[in-house]
Amino acid sequence: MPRKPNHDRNELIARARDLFWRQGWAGTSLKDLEAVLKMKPGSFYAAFGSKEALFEIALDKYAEGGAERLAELVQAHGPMEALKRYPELAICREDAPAKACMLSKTLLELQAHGHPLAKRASAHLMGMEEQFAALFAQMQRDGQIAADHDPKSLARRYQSDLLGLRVSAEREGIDAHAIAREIAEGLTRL
Amino acid sequence: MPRKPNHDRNELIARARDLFWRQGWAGTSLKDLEAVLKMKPGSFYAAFGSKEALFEIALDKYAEGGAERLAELVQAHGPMEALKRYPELAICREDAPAKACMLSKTLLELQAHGHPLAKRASAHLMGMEEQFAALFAQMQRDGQIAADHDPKSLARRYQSDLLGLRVSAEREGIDAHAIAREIAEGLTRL
DNA sequence: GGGTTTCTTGAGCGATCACTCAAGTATATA
DNA sequence: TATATACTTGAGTGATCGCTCAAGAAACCC
Repeated sequence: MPRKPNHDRNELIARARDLFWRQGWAGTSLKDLEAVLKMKPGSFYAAFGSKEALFEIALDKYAEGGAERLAELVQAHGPMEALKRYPELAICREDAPAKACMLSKTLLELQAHGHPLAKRASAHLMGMEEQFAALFAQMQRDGQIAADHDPKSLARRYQSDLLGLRVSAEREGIDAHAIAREIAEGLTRL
Repeated sequence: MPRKPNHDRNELIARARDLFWRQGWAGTSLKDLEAVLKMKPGSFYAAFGSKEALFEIALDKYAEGGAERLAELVQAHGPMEALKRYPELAICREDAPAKACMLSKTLLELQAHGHPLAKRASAHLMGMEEQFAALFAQMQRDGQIAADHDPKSLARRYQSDLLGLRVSAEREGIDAHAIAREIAEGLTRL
């Protein structure tokens, strides 16, 4: 009896994610979304409920994608090499909507108003950090880095370096790849 | 013949800067500004011309303040100790509108739309970086750090670390002071 | 005090915001 | 083919956006 939707929901969410990632929360109007998703208001609200609901889904998809890419890197090259390559990977994609991290952009934009989306972004950042910490811990068990470090502290610093790199990459006239190389090189000194 | 303004312009700009710093460009409405500055729309536009014009003035004041604070630190403790103390100083003030840097927040929020204020924030960041580079160069001349570094590269990395630190400081549950200490400690290894 | 000049006031402007809903259209089953 | 069940459409909602401007109040000169 029912009628199929015209669009692939997954593809719609990916496009919304890229738009939100690039333009932020307030910088993205419903008109923008309607244009990119090729949906009229009625379809949009039937499919996603609200701008906020879609942003939340997009944010989750963003975080999930980042975690997956890191996991693949670990699978292919092991923890140390993965963490060394990850910074460059985060800023090299020319077709990416932005160099900066969507989680930090969301946090910075919405934190002051106590917006739920800021809390969600913060939680995702914490999730990433735990992923990093697990890798540092594993590297210690493998004897790749000195045992007298706190994995959580290493992860915290790595995350901070990564966020700084990706803000720097957003600037014009900055050789962010050089910074990425320095971060990677710093890991060898542990 | 004239009548004096009721308010101190400098104080008004400082209050506007703090509000913009905390809430960002789109997050700050004219209603918010009217409330904080205790001005009606007419007075506001007579005094500043537009929301954008005031943001620009506020941004300049922010950058100027940061440069002054660094200069004072250098005056009091010399370049090395100044750069060591600056990260902690940037995130320790409990009464500050935000931990994160207003320049990077502005850049991240407005860059995608090619907004003039993003370019201005970017220019200020570059100015800061040159200030850092000058200090690293001086430290080399003084023999405090090895001569085989490029001062501009050191400044670029220091700036990146600083931006990352200040994004991290915005997060809840993160000991940013620990990161600040690590950044300062890193300087001793040059 | 009268006259001039500047500052302050606040109702209200058009534009845009996120969002709604009744009507129309397409696809399924019976 | 008839009917039921989505999905799509787009004009239109009230609220809020940044901003204007005519009128009134206050401070200066003479």
